[in-house]
Amino acid sequence: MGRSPCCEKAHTNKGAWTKEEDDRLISYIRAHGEGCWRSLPKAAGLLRCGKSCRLRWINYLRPDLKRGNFTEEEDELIIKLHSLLGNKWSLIAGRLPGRTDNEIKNYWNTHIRRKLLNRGIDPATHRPLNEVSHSQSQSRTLHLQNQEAVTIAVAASTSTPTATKTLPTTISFASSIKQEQYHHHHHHQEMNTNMVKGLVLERCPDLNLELTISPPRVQEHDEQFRNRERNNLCFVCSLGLQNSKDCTCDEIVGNSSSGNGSTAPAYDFLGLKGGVWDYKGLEMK
DNA sequence: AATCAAGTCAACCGCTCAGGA
DNA sequence: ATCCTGAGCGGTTGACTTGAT
Repeated sequence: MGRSPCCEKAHTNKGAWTKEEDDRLISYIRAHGEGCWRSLPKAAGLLRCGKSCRLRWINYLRPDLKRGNFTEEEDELIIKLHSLLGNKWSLIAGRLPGRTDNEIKNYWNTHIRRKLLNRGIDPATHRPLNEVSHSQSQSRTLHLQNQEAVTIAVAASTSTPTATKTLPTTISFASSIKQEQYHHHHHHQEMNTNMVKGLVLERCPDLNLELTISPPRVQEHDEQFRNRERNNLCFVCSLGLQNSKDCTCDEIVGNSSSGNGSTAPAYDFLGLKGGVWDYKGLEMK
């Protein structure tokens, strides 16, 4: 018993969309909004599968899409997010307003991969190529390590209710990544950071656990950056994109409370204020 | 001008997951 | 608890474009 097809394939168009089809889809969604993709084609008078309509809208027709070349800042942001998240294109796209997962995936495969290779960096591992070939056994990469952490955290967050009940209120970075994937409206499965760390250490002894709760290494030679480091960092700066026009450090500094007595910088890595990712902000618009 | 290879990207396919019956 | 359905994701394909020969 196979699964039923998503549409009647014999009576659907495939391949490139025509201008008329685009117009029909746009006008239908303008009038009725995005809704049930399965029934949309019929309602809109399109001989297309619902999946095809959804893809066309999301990847090409949506009015908020940013067309045109990727900027250098976007490139670097994609690289850093990829090093952390791996091929989680939709999550990466969630941090690049106006860009789609498909667009970023294509851009990665056609441009950034080559760019990294030219820099002598393995695009899959984000480590120097010679290092990767030198010790395969140690080539568990930063992002793989973090993905391990994510996976392990999920195992914890989806564990039995009994186990979940025992968990304190801290939600780890890793778990919050995965929870974002598991829809933000879900009940937050509270989990024990130490439990996750223990599991991570057990499976990935060389994993830098700080990465689960802190931003990438800062550029220590950059005095200006170090000055900022003492304060809270906005998301853009936390990714190493200092001096970006999108920097909002001043707002953060203005909003931050200075009464906690801690000398440690309070990063806002990936919107991870206080160690908890604002996963709502990651959602595809 | 013709041919071919490489690059690009829109679209498709198959799979997983959440939610409802 | 199980099954079914719809939505979404990531990998892959293939049509089209561009540049080199």
